Amino acid sequence: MRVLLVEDETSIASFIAEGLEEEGFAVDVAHNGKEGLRLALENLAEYDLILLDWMLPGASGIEICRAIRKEDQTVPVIFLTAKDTVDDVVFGLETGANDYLRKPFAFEELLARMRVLLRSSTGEQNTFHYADIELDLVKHQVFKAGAPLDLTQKEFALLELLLRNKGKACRRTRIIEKVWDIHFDHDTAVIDVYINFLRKKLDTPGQPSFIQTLRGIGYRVNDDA
Amino acid sequence: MRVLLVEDETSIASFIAEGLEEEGFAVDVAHNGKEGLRLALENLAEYDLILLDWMLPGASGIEICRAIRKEDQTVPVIFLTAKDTVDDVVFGLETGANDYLRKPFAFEELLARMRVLLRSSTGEQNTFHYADIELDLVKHQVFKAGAPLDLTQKEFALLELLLRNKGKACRRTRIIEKVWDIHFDHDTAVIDVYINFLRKKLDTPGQPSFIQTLRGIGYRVNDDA
DNA sequence: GCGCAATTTTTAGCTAATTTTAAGGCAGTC
DNA sequence: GACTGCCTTAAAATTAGCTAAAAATTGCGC
Repeated sequence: MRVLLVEDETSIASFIAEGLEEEGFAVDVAHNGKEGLRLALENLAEYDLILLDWMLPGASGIEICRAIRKEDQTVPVIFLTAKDTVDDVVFGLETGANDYLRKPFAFEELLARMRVLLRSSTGEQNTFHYADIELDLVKHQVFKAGAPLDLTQKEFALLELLLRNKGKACRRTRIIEKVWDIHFDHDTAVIDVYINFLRKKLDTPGQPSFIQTLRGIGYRVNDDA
Repeated sequence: MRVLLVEDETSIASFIAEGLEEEGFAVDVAHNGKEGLRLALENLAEYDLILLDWMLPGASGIEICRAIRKEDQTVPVIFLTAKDTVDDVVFGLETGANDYLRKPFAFEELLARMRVLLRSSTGEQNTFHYADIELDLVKHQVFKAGAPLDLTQKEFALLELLLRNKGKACRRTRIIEKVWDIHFDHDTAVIDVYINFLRKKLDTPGQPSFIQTLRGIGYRVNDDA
């Protein structure tokens, strides 16, 4: 996870940067608005999240935020600021920011809010389940009726895709792109084989499979359990 | 846009509900935790956003939030609360909430934060319906009176075309081009057969068919339902 | 670097679902 | 009432996906 922090007060900047680095984030720091703007626009695709000070020499946080939103509507942006009137909050959020922290704030609160935004921007979530099947991303393990089960990497990735999209149809092209990273047209039966693996390991005997086949389309794990 | 508001103080509840209704939201209000939990779980798919008071008689906002997150990881949840220590904020966000407002808050700020969250969760139109028939593009599934129904690829594509053009005539040549990708003149009865399949699967017995035959032209699903 | 085990991919026959064709009957239009 | 276009059903043709087994590849310990 890579974060851009734009903050002119060096003491605050290094406090945040160090804290985040301890948490495993890669942090780029800009100490004024101009530099922040440059970094943001140059490497926009690189950043998973952007922290912006409101008052900055060079270019204000609002200007940077607007410039970012022109290019990318999805990267989460959090304002860090001493300003605290309601109008400013509203203005900040309307500008395209996703959240807003009033200084002084506790580092833990910043972390928690970052995690929420990262979770939702990447659709990140720790566990997925269907009926008695549970997939845990953190432990990188799957459970069937509470019992741990060993899946191979590909099996795990395929199951993750299906469960992340519970209720939605997963098209074959999407599956082959996401799990196998094959982007050109390719007629292969690997998907079928792996669906078969998952069914063998995870279906309850005597029951219909937890994976629906959508003939000509792909597969779907139903919504209702 | 439909919102569930769980708030026990009636004055606050009606202030928020009225304000949101003025903004065009449909608001359901629950005045205690139990009712909130019931409404949330019963109609979860209905709500585009959920507002939860932290301290509630019956079941706390946290409990409700956890229960919601078990079922649905995507619907945005905002906490409204008087609690304001950092730990509580962190706890609330870790519980799976997307945002947090400290009372008293300005109504404008609530609106702004709601809009941020809704922006990310709304997409383009992906369902079409006629009477009790619903076609869901994302799930790639059709429902008749709420019951899921499996259509084959061609059936699905034909129904999609008809429903996308509800009220308009679909000429046979257009159908054969869009669904069968046949662009030259071709006399085939395949359309008739598939119209028949759809009627068999989706018509309500004793009622006229939901697909009108336009003799010499093609077919049409009427506008008025 | 080698050998073994686990994983991944390919292959191919098989099966079942879908799609298409065909044909006789019915209905609307002139 | 005859012609045309549509309905309905059944059967044939086609296709997609299932499964098992073999082949290829990768990863790991020595």
